[in-house]
Amino acid sequence: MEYPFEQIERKWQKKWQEVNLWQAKMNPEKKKYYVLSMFPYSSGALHMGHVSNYSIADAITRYFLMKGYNVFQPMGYDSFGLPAENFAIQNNTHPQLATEDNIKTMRKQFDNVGFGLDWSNEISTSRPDYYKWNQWLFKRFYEKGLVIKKKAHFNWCTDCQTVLANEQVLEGNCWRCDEKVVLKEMEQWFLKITDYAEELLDFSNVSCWPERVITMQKNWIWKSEGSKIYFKLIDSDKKITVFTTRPDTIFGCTYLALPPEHPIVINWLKESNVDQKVKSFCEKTINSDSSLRTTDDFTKEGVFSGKYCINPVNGDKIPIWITNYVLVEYGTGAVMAVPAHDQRDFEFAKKHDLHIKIVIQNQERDLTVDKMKEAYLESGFLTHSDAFNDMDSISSMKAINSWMEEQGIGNKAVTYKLKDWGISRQRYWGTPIPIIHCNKCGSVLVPDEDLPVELPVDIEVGKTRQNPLLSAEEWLNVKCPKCRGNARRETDTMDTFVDSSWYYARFIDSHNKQKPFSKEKADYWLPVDQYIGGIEHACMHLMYARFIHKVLRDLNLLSSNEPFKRLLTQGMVIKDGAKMSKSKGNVVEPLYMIDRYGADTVRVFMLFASPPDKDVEWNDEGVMGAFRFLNRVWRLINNNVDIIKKNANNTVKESFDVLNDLRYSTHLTIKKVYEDIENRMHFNTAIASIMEHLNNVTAIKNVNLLTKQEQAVFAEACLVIPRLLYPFAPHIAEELWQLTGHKDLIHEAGVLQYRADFLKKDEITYVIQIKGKVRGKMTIPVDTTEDEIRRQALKVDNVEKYIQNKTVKKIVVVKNKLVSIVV
RNA sequence: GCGAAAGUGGUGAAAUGGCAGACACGCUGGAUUUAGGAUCCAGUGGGAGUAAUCCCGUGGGGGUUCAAGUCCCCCCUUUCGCACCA
Repeated sequence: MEYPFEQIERKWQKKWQEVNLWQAKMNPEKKKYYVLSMFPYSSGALHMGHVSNYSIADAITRYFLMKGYNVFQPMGYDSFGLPAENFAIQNNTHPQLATEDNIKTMRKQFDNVGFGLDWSNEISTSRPDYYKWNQWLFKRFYEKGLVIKKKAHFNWCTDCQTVLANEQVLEGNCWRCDEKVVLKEMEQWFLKITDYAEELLDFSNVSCWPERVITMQKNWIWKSEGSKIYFKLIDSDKKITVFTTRPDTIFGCTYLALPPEHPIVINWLKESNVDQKVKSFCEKTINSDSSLRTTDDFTKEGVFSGKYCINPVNGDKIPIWITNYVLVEYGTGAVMAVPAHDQRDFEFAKKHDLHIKIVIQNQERDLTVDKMKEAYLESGFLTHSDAFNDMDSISSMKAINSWMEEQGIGNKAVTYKLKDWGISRQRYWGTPIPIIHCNKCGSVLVPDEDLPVELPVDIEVGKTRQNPLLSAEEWLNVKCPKCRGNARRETDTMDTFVDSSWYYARFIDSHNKQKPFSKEKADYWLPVDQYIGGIEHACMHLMYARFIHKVLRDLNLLSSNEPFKRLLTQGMVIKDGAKMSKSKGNVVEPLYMIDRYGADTVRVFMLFASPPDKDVEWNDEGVMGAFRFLNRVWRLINNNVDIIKKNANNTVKESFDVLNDLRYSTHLTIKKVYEDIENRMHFNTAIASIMEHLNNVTAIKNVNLLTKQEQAVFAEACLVIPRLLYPFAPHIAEELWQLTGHKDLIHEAGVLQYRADFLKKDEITYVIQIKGKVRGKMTIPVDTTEDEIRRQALKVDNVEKYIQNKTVKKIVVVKNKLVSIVV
């Protein structure tokens, strides 16, 4: 007989709703705990990955609920974006309709799993009451100088027909559709995330973020400290600025290396007398696939530009080369080449027979150009460096920097790889950028009272590949807010990462019509205490959100420095060795499983299969194991309801010694489960210890023949099970709690306290090792002295055999554990 | 190439430097049952032995230690991130 999970789950889901258990109520008297899972894209279906993610979050939520915290776990939908638009195009519908339909379906699915979610604060990013505040924030950013417009070459996905941020290009392809990304010149709106680069490198205000994510973000920002140095061109007033982290080697610079994309090179190519070799090299390099530059067999090539410049520190005339190994997008896009002390420059110089000049000598001072097989990268003493000769190279950097600054030929500088965040997307299904273009006034912000700029809905999506907003005449043509003349709306929409960069803050006050959220609420609920989601967002979403949060703080909308205090990156759900996906045909539908075994079983299986940060291997037999476990719990309690009820108030006394082992098991399990949840968030071992305890309880037979005292121990052992199980299998826990005569909801009983005195043992079993191998065991009273332990250990049967005819050199006693004898 | 994490039974996995394999799946045998994807009992790393017990065993090799899956060094494999960052 299976336990009636379906009926039980409906019942308690309804009950939790009725008492508004999950609705956020701000209460400064009470400590809050804000648990957030990355909200789903409104695809119309929850998949196993979601269920896994939300089961982890719900376990944490319910644990803190039991602890008496004011918990908050909201949910909503990331509902703007290309997939909805593409779906609408294919199915000849409107993204809005499709999205709202999907949301309805998903909500039903959510309800089936029984997560403790506050739906009164549901948000959906594609609704005007949400994206209005995207626009409002855009304006505040604009007023703060954090929005700029740039015309440049951008990553353009030919399939999605839109621009992509640097982060969204993976190995030269689009992160969504995998189509090739090309460069296209256009005008784009940017958020100046680089203004916050330095602060984004500081992780001192987060705790428990995986080191991996921190490293990835630091890597992405890539800060370098060094100098900018200006090289004047010969026969021209123009200067080329280079960035270097090694100003100590400036005297050894023997050529300049530029990429063909460098603005000055582009200008040269426009000159009438361009060398054909230079021209063809530039064209070839620019057109070559940029992802080829990262392959192993990539060779450094270049061509002499025919131009020279002056090394500002010593007046040397040095040639300028155009090369394929310098990145235009990093630093100043120009490199001072020091072949003696940079491996890349060394190789290039050798190949093209360029001058190599040693300016850092090693300790032995025996470096010579002839003997050099590779560049000398270490520190040392300066040489051929005029006034700086014999200075050690490390301290010379500071001296050279300040000297260059005095001379006006260079200065100390810091650069980041991180680029400003291009947020313009040439698509329909996103937040309209609240800008009006006027021929007279330029780009004008839409006044606050006209927000939101709503997406026109009576529009045909998908007639052409281009942005449908371009043909929405009625929407497009407006009056300029400044001069009242004819003007046009901006047709670009925002990157959907803008939506998800502050949604956690809107959740706390989602109905606010005056502001994105109230500061009072923000200061109570934020930061999010525990954020849970996939590792794939390490460099995009998680960095954008940190950036936006810091700006919100500087706009005085909230006070905290970071959006997410603790972060858990959960693993993927795997089946047959691969991530579940339709194309692989290995998808398991959560709803089907919930139908068959119940939500509690599916959750327990997910959490039991592995620690949350590791991948979960889906296994049909494993699910049945979880189901059997809950059935065993169900039977145990049901079969013994009377005894449990009768003994509910019959407290277990300290001084009696029947069923000692069971009492021990009860209290050890309480200790273990809470430690596993709180200290490590290892739900798999927490559930394992509940299973172990269940095995201990069910080993007791003939319960009716037990004495009154023994029955009290037994009843206690049974009653802790639902309470320990509540974070993982809340429905069955509530039902069993009620069944055993309790009127309140189970969390109201609070967390269990284990009794340390019940975990003390009178006797301890010592393991006896000889030369590191276990040779025997002995059980002796706890208070035996060390000398006595030694004496007795030597007398154990099997042990004696091993120490005969040998001298005992040393006996190590580890209290309460083992004795190690060295012979 | 650089960096990080990981490598343990047939499987998912456990093990503050202290009895390797908890817990679960699967499998084997048994009980009960008209039947079982039900329940209960026993067994389950490999090898030797009737048994007590012994030998081997956490990717490979060395080392530290009374004691190493765990700490240190070298190597191999896998996964992830970065990849001409001047």
